Amino acid sequence: MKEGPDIARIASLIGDPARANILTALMAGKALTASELASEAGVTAQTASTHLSRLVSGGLLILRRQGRHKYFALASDEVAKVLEGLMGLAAHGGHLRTRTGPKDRAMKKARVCYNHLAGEMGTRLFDRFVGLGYLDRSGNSLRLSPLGKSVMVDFGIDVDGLAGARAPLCRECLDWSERTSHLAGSLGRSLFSRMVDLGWAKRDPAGRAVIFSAKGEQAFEAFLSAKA
Amino acid sequence: MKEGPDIARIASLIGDPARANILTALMAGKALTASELASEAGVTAQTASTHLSRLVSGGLLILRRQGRHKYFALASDEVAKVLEGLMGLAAHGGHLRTRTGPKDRAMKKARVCYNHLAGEMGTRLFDRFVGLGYLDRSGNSLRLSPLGKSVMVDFGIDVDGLAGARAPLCRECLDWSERTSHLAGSLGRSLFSRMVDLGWAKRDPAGRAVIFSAKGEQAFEAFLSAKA
DNA sequence: CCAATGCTTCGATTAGCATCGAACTATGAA
DNA sequence: TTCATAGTTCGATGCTAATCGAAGCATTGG
Repeated sequence: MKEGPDIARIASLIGDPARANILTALMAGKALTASELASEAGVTAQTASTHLSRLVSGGLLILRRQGRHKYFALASDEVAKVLEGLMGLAAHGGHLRTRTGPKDRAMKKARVCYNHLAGEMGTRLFDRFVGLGYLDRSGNSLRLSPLGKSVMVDFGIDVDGLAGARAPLCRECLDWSERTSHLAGSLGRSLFSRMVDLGWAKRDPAGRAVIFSAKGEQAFEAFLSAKA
Repeated sequence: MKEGPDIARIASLIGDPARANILTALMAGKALTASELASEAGVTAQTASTHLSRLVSGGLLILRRQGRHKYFALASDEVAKVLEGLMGLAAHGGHLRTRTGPKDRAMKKARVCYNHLAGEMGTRLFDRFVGLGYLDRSGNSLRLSPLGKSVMVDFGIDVDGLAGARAPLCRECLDWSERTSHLAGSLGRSLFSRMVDLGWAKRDPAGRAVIFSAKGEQAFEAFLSAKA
């Protein structure tokens, strides 16, 4: 009778309303921070913290540390499948959450991640920088090449000043909506703030979305289509 | 955080150990009575009664009255699938239980599930019995073929005596560690107890592991390698 | 260095619920 | 009818875990 895997342990993990809300919020596939999940779940940060650590140690979530943030995501497709199955069982009178409003589309295209550029445009910039040889991604480290440095200087960034600071110059930041990396670090921040200074884009004051002007987007594209 | 399907309600239903045991017992596909389920779950009849009524009103179980008995079964295949998914998550993610000590390896290889053989050897026996035509798995039912019956009789099992009893002769039981079925039912029990009588194996008095002797394992292999 | 932000740990409180003994109802058999 | 078996309801008990306030770390920015 006490045979088999401990499904009660897993099920009771999912069975708490706050944790169920957290898991449901993560069904969208994006990773969210602890604070975001706390507000999704409708509990305080302390409570969410204990829930999240339980979910991680229970194998339902995985954790990515990124600076002073912690990003949580579902651990695997199997987890998502089980949750989907549970939703099916539970859908007697309930309806599925609806997502992907117009705001989400803007967020997906371009948004700030702390103070650097993320979303489609952020990841394209990163990929292109690597392809053009501006960034050198050998081994685990990410470094700015001499070519990349001269391009950045031409763009109006004080690379030497940044390099003197303690903070790392270049860092990869996993972009969860695109499932690939974008550029973080002090260079990433400077790059974005330079774009804002140039009038290419501005931040949505209400959220994390970044709105490029038409001219700004053209300039951005031209910047990326420089020949190697 | 708003309203979605109430997966927490369903999950917390499964999340109680006693109810999880009940559901697991019903995974075999057979309907069981309230008393049987009480003993499967390891709780008293009163406790089981409240659990069962919750499971029914939660939509996980269906109820069939038959005389003064109440037979319970899983409400649908979807329920079974969710349970199976949970078993998968629990088996892979439950790092506390999945430490592979020497004892766990023994458990994985051979153990008792109630009173029949489970684990690698149990599932191999089941598969081989089906392959040799001893068991007929057409449709949902599992039956002992005439050939299988004569082999069982030769092995020293009173098949007719078992068939007269109330308990089902053959039953499939999903083996969580192997993800396939092994043989349960009164035949499964008799088969295992006969192996013990023959000195092939004995139960670990401290746990559920089954320890085969060297000769016993040889005999077991010879038994399975009979030609069809 | 200091301030701000994101997250965690601690302690105390609270609420829910699983559990069982005992008494009760219902069905079937002699 | 009377007895036996199957299952339920009730009340009391005790344990677990969710929750939040407050304080403590850790990282980042200036």
